[in-house]
Amino acid sequence: MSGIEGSPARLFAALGDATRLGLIGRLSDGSERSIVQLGENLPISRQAVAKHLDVLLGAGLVRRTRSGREVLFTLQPEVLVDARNWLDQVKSQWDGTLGRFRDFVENQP
Amino acid sequence: MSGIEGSPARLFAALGDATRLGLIGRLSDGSERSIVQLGENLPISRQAVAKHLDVLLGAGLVRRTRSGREVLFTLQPEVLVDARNWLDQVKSQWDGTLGRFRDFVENQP
DNA sequence: CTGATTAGCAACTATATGGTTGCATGAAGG
DNA sequence: CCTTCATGCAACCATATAGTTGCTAATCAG
Repeated sequence: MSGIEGSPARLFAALGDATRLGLIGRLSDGSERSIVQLGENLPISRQAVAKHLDVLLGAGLVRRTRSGREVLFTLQPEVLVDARNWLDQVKSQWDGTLGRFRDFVENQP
Repeated sequence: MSGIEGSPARLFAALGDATRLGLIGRLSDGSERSIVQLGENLPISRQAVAKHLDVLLGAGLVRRTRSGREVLFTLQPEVLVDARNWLDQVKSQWDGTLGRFRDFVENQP
C-alpha cells in the first residue's frame, strides 16, 4: 500500500544504523526539522547528518520539503508498516509450522 | 524478553541484506539446515553463506547446533519480536502525536 | 583404510559505508 | 550591499562488508 518503496533489504539496511535510528526517533513526534536541527546534539558533522537523511529518504522513511533556504524532513511511517509486515510474515510462518512439527532439537553443549 | 540480543541497530543491520533475508525465509518453516543446504540455490560460495550465517547468529536471529560433521541452523524468532516492538513504538508515537500514551504490548498468540 | 563430504581458518580483493574538509550557492536580515 | 546561515557539491580517507580462493581438520560411507 505504500507505493514507492524498494526492497525490504534496503529498508532494513536504512534502519541498521544507530545514528539513523536516533534521527527517526527525533522525527517520531511528527515534527518537521531541518538538517542542522537534526544534527544539533550529534557528535558528527552536518554533512554526515545529510548523508544519513539521504539514506532514510532513499528507503522512503522520510519526506523532504524545501522551505526557503532550509530543507525540512518529516517521518513517513507507512513504510515502517511494510517492515512490520515482513517480520510478521516470517514469525507467523514459523509459528505455524512449529505447531505441526515437534522434532525441535534443543541441544546445548 | 529475548535476552541475548544487542542493539536494535545491529538487528536491523543483520536484516538489511537480501541474501540474509533469503536465508531467514528458508528457515522460517522451522527447519534445521546445514550451511551447504542453505547455500544450495545461491550464486555465492559456501564461505560467503557461512559469513552471512555468522552475522545472523551475532544478531540472535539463528541458533547453531552441531550434529556430527555438519552444523545446523534454526531460526530463533524471538528477536524478530524485538524488532517489531521497536517499529511499533515509533509508529505509535507518530500516531499519537500529542502526548497520547499508548502501550506497546507484546502480543503473544 | 580410503575417499568423499562438511566445515573452519586465513589471506586477499573490491566495493560500500560513515566520516571528514573545503569551497560554492542561495536565501534571509540588517 | 554585505553578512550570515543552511545547504549542496566534490574530493578524500579509513574501515566495514561481501565476496573470493587455498588449505587443513573432522566425520561419514564404502
